[in-house]
Amino acid sequence: MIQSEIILSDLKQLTERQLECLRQTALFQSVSDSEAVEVARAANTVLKKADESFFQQGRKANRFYILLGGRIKVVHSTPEGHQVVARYVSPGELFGCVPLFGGDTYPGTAMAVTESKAFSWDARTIRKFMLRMPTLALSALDLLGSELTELRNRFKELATERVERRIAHAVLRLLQQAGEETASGVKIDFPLTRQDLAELTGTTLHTVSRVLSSWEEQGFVTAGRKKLFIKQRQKIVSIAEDLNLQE
Amino acid sequence: MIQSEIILSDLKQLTERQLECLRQTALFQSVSDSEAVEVARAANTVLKKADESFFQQGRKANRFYILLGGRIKVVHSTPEGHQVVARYVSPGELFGCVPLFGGDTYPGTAMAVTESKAFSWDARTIRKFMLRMPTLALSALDLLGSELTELRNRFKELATERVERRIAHAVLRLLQQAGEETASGVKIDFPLTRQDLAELTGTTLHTVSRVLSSWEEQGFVTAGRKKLFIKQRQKIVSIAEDLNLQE
DNA sequence: TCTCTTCTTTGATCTAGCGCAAAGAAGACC
DNA sequence: GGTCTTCTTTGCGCTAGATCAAAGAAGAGA
Repeated sequence: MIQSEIILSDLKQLTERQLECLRQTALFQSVSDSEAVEVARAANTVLKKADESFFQQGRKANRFYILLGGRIKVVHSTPEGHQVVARYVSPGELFGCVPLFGGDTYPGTAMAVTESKAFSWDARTIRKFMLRMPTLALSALDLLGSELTELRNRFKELATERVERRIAHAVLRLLQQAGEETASGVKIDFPLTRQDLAELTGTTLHTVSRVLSSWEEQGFVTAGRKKLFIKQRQKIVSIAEDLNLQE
Repeated sequence: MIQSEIILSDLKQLTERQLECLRQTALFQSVSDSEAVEVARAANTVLKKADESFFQQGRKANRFYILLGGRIKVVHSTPEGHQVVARYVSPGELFGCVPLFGGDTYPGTAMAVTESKAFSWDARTIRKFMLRMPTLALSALDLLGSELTELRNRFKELATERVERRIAHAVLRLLQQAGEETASGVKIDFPLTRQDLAELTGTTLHTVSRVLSSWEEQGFVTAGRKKLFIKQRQKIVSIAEDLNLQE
């Protein structure tokens, strides 16, 4: 009874769970409880099933998002039809940030890889909040900063390393953000095709397939359809660091 | 007389010119005059001759910079000795931002390409200012955002385009940020070697040299030692956009 | 259970552009 | 003016990895 009354009293009523979720994200680490509630109330909840998109490349950009659950990827496609995966987004991270800083259209498409939940705000609204709660702006700066740092690393890799090494780096990064312990090794906890890995590392699915086959042959990994189990992480590390002096 | 009195009264006395310079940068667009003066007073002025560096890769990162005059490049080098140019920085832009968001060491070296002048602040100090002047934080967010947008584009290019096209894109970008009209075409107004262009586009100086020679042969550009004059910008654009259907 | 779609593997060929080498050219410095 | 260093050009061979082609495998859906 009480439950339903509360819900009726405010369509944008937050559930305890949602608020708790939000409070755990880096963005909301240093705002007060009451402020967090206020900002959260201004948000829209968005749910997407796998393969649905939150926004699409080229469309008017006015909202920005924070992922609360699930996993999404941001894909940029070129006029020639090539796809590049800009990044995989994990819960607590921001995405669709362009409208925050002047961009008028989204440069990429945000697609749910697994069923996902996000909060979204109108960019102007969130900027107003940031003016009132400067720690919010500083947290956003931090998050954007890590994104920049990671992209710089990937750029450096793409410019100077060979494919096998780049794939190794990509796998290690995915492991860090989505590694899940299982009986048969650490698993990447969302479906990931060879094509995805290729678009992440600037190569082709054929080459990725060959590399994974070779790793599997050497016993470093077990690769399945859209699945990847890493059995000997250390071996992947040596490939990434190019320490494999033998052979 | 009065002039010298003022200078003596405060070692960190700002010159009118310096303040004016700073006020024109994007970072200081939306703070009040008095606030700008206050922030500016907390800054150190740094002057570097060509080939000197503001900070070096791997060193403790505690200061962040805004370029007031000249031109610098940020270079990342890999353990194998490869160099990658992260970006060229023009007056008004920020550099050495990592300490702003948690990084403890600089991921690259900031080297003056021509004689350069910058202001620098202790990262903690500037964060304190940002807390008091939220518009400062929002401006920083904007600047970081454009950096991210540009890097994303370069990543996409590196992942999907061939060298000649990437070089064309790089040249157009340099033209935009450092183009200078001359009698013999638009010039890039700072010394730029083939090696620099290679490190900017993820290729080798040999390939860059071949491409520039071919462009010169076709009359699109005039290339000299560390110099580049673009005579037919439109041709470079068609290469970048891959509109050169002929041949 | 069968069909259809999507994903993966593997072989064969081809080429962009790298690596190596060496010879100019343009300044810088004495 | 001469020497030395740095930057650039050009040729040649080679290979990592793209491209093309086609045959499996694993699920999904009926």
